[in-house]
Amino acid sequence: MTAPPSETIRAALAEAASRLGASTVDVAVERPRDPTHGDLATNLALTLAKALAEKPRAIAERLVANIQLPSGLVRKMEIAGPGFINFFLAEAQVVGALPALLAAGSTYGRSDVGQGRPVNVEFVSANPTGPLHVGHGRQAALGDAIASLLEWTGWRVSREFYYNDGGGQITNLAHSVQARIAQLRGRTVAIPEGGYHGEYIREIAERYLAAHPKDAGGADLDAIRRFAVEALREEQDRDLQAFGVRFDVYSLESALYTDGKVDETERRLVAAGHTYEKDGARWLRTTDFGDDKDRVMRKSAEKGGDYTYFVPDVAYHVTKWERGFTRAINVQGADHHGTVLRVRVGLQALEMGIPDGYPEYVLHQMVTVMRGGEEVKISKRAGSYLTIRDLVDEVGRDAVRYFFLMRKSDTHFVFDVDLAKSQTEENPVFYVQMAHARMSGIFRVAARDPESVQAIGADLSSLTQPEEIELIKELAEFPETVQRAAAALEPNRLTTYLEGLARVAHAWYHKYRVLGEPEEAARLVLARAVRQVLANGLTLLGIRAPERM
RNA sequence: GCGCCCGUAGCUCAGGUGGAUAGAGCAGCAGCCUUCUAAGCUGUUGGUCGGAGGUUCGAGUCCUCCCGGGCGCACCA
Repeated sequence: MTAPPSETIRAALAEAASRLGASTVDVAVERPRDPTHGDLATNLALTLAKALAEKPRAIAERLVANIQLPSGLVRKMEIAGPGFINFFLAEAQVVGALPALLAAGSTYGRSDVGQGRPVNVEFVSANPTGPLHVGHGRQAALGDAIASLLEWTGWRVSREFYYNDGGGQITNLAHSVQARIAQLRGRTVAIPEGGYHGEYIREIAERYLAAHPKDAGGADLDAIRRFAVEALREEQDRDLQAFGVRFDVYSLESALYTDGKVDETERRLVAAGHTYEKDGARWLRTTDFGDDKDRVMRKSAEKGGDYTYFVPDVAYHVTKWERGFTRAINVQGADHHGTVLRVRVGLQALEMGIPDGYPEYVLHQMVTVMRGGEEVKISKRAGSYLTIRDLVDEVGRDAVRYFFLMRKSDTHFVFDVDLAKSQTEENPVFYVQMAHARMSGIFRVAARDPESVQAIGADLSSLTQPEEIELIKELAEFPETVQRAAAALEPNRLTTYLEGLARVAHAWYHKYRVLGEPEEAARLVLARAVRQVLANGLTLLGIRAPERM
C-alpha cells in the first residue's frame, strides 16, 4: 500500500519550504470544507509569512514553483484567498482507493493507534434499586459504542459494570421491600421516607414471601436485602441483554469492603498525610487538590461511623489502576459530575503515581421522551417508569441505539418515539439502513454474492460521474472518521458521517443504474464498497445492517 | 451565591481540536413518479452563530464579563 495523498503532499511541501529557507515547521494538510477549494489544502504560506517576512501569496507562489510531486497525483494546484494552496487530486487517485477498501472488507476502518494498550470503560453502573430507565439506555449505548470505537482503533478494551450494592440506598431498598411485605400481610405500614414506591417493589415482596416461608413476617432484613439486590440485578441483566450490551467484568462495591480494599484506601490516605479529625469525623483535605471545601470520608460515631460514598469509589478506582488499566473512562450522567473531582482528588491524595486526569469522564445530559407530541413523564419516586426494555419493545433495538448515539452526549436529548418508529427516510436509522439494503438489493437482483465482486483487475476507469467521485471520496474518509470519533470519545461523529454517506449513496442510486449498463462491472465494485462501509459503521455502533427492509 | 454543561436557519441538530462565502434534515416554495425498493427525487428561500469585549494574518471554535436554560453544590449515593 502506498502512502495516502495527504502524506505525500505534506512531505513535498515540507521539502519545498526548506528550499525557501524556512526552518522546520508543522505542515498542515487538510480537507477544505468547500469542495471548490480542492481535495486537499494547506495554509503553509500563511504560517510562514511572519518568519520569512514576506506576503503569504508570494510565498505560496514560490512554494508551488518549488514543490515536487509524483506525476499522476495532482491534476491541478491553485493559490486562493489570502494564500492557501489548493490541491485537486487526479481522478485515478480517487478511484484508486477502492481496491484496498474491498481487500480490507469488514476490517476497513480499523487502525492501530491504540497499539494494544489496555483501557477500561465503565458504564451503566446503576444501583440495584430499580429497573434501568431511559437515562441508563443512553449511557449503555454510549459506553458500548465508545468501547467499540476504541477497539476499532487498536485499544484492548474491557467493559465494566459497577454495582453500588453497599450504601445507604440499599438499606433503603430493603426497608421499602420490608414495608411492602408487611402490607401484604395485611398490616398498615408506610413506605419509609425517601423509600422506593414502584410496583416492582411489591413484586419483589411477593416473591420473597414465596421463597422464604420461614420468614413470613419479613423480620430478616438482611435476607430481604440480599434477595432484593439479587432480583434487581437479574432484572437489569435482562434489560441489558434486550439491548444487546455485554460486559466483560462486573464489580461489586460490597466486595471492596469484604476484601479490605476500602480500609486499605483509608489507611493509605491517612499515611499520605492528607486527612484530619474534626467534629468526631475523619476528613480528607480535598482543598489541597482544588476542591472548594474538605470532605468527610468517615462519618462521626453518632452518624454511624461509616465511610462516605467516595471512599469506596476511590478504592474502586485504585483497583482499576492496579489491574493494569493505565487508562480508564467512566460514562456517567451529568448529575453525578460532582463526583468527578472528588474521585480524582482522592486518587491524587494517595500519592501513588496515578495521573491527575485519571479517570476520564464522558458525562451525558438528561433524556426526555416525547410521544404524540407530548412529554412522557417519568417519576422514580412515584414509581412511574419508562424502562429501557419498554423502549426497546416499542421502537426496536436498532432505533434506540442509533437515537441515543446521534447526539453529542453533553446536550439534553429529546427522544422522539414517533420518529424512531417511523418507516420513512425522515428517520435517520431507517435512512442509513435503507442505503445498505438498497446496495444489497442490487446484488440480490443480480444473483451475485457481494463478496465475489473484486476490484483488482476490474476496470474502474468508467467511474467518472461526479456523484461517483464524491461517493468514493466519502468512503475514503471512513477510517479517519472512526479515529477522530474514538479520539474525541464521540460516537455521534460516526452517525453524522453515516447519514452523509447514505445521502450520497441514495443520490447515486437514484441517478444511475448498475445492472445492464456498460459500467456495470465498475459500479458493482462501488456498490459493494458502499455496502461494506455502511455495514462496518453500523456494526461498530451495535446496529444491524439489514439486507432488505 | 459557587461549580459543570448548553445557547448555530421557523423546528431538530452538524460544524474534523483556529481557516476561505456558515452546513444537513424537517417545515416552506417550484418542479418531477413506467427502472436494482417512490418507504421517493431535483431545485430553491431562509443566519447580526445568545450579547459585549479580547487574543491574531484569521474566531461559531480559544480567553474575560454579561444574559438565558439545564444539572450539581450533605457526616445521601
